Amino acid sequence: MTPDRPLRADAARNRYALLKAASEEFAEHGLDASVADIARRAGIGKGTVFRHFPTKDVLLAAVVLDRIDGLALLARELLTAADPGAALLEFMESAAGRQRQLDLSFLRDAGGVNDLLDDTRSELFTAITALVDRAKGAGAIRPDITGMDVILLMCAPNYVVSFVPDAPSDLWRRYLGIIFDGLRPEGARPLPSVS
Amino acid sequence: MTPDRPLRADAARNRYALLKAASEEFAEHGLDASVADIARRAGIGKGTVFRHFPTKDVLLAAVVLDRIDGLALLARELLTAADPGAALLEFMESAAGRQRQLDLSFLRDAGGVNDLLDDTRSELFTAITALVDRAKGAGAIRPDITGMDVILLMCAPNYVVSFVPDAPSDLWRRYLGIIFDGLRPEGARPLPSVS
DNA sequence: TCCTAAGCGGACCGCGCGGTCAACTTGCTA
DNA sequence: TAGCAAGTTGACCGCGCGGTCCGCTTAGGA
Repeated sequence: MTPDRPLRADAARNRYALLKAASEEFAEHGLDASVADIARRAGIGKGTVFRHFPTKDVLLAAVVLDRIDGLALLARELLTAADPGAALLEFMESAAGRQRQLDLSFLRDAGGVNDLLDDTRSELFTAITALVDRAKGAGAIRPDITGMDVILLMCAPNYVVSFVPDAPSDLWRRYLGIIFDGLRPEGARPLPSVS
Repeated sequence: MTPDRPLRADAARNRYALLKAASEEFAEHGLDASVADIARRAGIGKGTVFRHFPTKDVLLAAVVLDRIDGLALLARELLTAADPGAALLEFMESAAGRQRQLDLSFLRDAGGVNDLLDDTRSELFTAITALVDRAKGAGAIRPDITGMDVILLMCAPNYVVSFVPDAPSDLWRRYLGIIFDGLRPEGARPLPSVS
């Protein structure tokens, strides 16, 4: 699918700097980060950005792909951890922590652009579901929780913290703690059925 | 502070239609809703929008003020409810439900524009804190929860649901259920201290 | 009924955005 | 080391945004 000859040395260097700059700029300014700012941060011209990625959306998808891939790798590693409940918590902590560098809500807007991204997202989903099933089997979390619940809820702490001006950088841990306690079997109430 | 003579009848009508249209448009498109679209929806000219509100930010603040005021009113009413725990849950449910019409994350971006908004936000905070203290007193929620926690967490369900394409309209109830269970005393773990 | 000030509206402005292009530079290969 | 394809660049384009302005309309008191 990509039998292209290898990039020229300078082009590879620029591409790397571009992805790094885009990741930082998206983290700071969200989807509103401008291509011009990204190019300036990477120390390259704006035209070069569009040579590497045909549109801003594709650039975003490439950045998001990196993140999702990293999370999927982590989830697979944690599948062999001794304590399944602790493994799930560690995964959610790591995911939330990484989100501070790149809000995963991008994956909501970056759909359909890149087939590879869709595949990697599926892998992430599979791995998380396995992680959740192990935790359920160990009785660490309530049985009515799904992998999708975990994916969605692990995005919440950073979101709610974004409402607080000058929040301490680890405030998200407080909300992840509360949310994870909501996943535990103790004191769990039946969840409302949805249509 | 506003000893202005009353609005002319047509101006009052337009102002009402404008606020309604702005509320709907902001709900559908977030901060990206354009003033031109809002004006069109209200059936008035763009210039008229700026006659009523000097900037888009002030218009947004007016819309948000309405919402916050309604929530503060509800919170005060629920202070006299028989079951403090159920009252808090009902408040969070109502708040989350209303958010589907207007994402409260706007209050993050609408700060400093309007003194009245800041005052109303304080009133909301006071009322929620009282609601939380009552629930704590009744043993319905764990003692380490604050009013701020509730304000922040009640915004989470709608956010996480926004990741799901074609989500059922009441999916947010599932996540509010999980989160509220995290507030309960049973099975609560000590929360990480934040710096 | 008439006069006037309050209200209205849409053409218009400057800006910054995503994206294009043709002239220029440079890493690689023979 | 010569030549060329690959890569770079920044001026430029069209667009839609928030916001302005002035000629027109109209509510409503005298």
